[in-house]
Amino acid sequence: MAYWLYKSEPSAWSWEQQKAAGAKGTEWTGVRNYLARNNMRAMKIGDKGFFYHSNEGLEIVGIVEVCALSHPDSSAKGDPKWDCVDIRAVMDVPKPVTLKEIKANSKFEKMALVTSMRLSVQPVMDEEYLEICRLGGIDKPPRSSD
DNA sequence: GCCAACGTTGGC
DNA sequence: GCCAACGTTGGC
Repeated sequence: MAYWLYKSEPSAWSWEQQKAAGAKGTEWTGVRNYLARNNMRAMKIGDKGFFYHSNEGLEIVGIVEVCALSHPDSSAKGDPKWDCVDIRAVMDVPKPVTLKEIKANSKFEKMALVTSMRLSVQPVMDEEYLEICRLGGIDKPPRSSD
């Protein structure tokens, strides 16, 4: 069971656009960082994750899930170094959880969002996932492949 | 818009 | 293989 967090600048690709992409989902292209890529390679179908708005908003706005395993990133022009998964929107976070709240909460002091500020695709611990869902007003958090 | 953090590149 | 220079990310 694993959870993840995906960062996106809303001016480049927003949660609204992700939702509009529907159940088919979209390729999470453009990641050019080895750690982030390795995280995507480790993902399984149905793994849940947060959709985070960087630069503007600075908050977790939605929950997504992996709907295709990692495959060559079509935006990488055949460069075999870069892979990505497909993700699709699962649900809104009714009360978006802000970076400020996360930083102010000692439960999240080890969270990658705090410790590895610049990593664009990062792992989320089970406890962190559940706590953020609670803060976000989600009664029954969708779980990764049970 | 600034700048700190940090990943990547390239000269040696 | 080291490390300085450079580029990018992303919070503020």
